[in-house]
Amino acid sequence: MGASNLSIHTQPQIEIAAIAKVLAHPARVSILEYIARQKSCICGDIVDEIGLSQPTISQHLQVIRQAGLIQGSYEGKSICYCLDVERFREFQELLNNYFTNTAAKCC
Amino acid sequence: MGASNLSIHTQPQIEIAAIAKVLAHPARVSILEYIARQKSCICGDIVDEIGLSQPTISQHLQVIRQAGLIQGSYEGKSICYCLDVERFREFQELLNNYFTNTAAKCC
DNA sequence: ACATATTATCGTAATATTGCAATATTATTA
DNA sequence: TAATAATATTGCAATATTACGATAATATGT
Repeated sequence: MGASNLSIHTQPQIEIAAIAKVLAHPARVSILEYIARQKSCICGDIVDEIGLSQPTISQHLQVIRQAGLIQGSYEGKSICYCLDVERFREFQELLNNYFTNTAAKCC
Repeated sequence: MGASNLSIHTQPQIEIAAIAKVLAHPARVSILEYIARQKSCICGDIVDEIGLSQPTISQHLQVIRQAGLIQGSYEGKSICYCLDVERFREFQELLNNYFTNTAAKCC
């Protein structure tokens, strides 16, 4: 098949995996860092910065956006993307809790 | 192409993505939880627990093992997998630092 | 050493991800 | 409203991931 059978996993496990997946590509790690560093920035800049084509960056941005980590709004003729710090911290906390709770149960 | 061009990303970015990738599937999230919970356990048990075939579990275990998160040794006729807590904590810290440092630079 | 139980590997199929060129869409501004 | 600049979407190709049946490899215990 190849399709993962999600029904056999718990909701928290699926959520952790979904969060991890957003960070599971260097380009997205890089994009998030860049957006945070610039406070806010436009997509064209990201293309110059990361070294991937505009459609590819746009695709990665969509993954990040759908995860709720960034929000975009028009600023002049460009779209200004900004990190949703609250959601970002939520990701951090959920992952951190997973690690802590899992390790706590171990030997 | 489809192949990701790693040369355009920094080593830390690649490392974060690699770490996240291990957790980017519910089965691996689940397996890690289970191994930690059982202190140590055998693969057959995992197959019963997760609900995937033995080869599939073995494949996921390989990903986790290659990341250094678990170590296996024969115990009777089974292999006893154990969480490498130190490495696990290292993963936690690296991800945590990524989040903290990134958010710190933001608005 | 041999039989056994357990785990790893191989082969294969289906799906997902990644990447870019070409094109469409969108909001702004004249 | 039309032209413009910027981003999103589409279409397609290549690679990666996931899954499982069949088989090979491994260590144990007799």
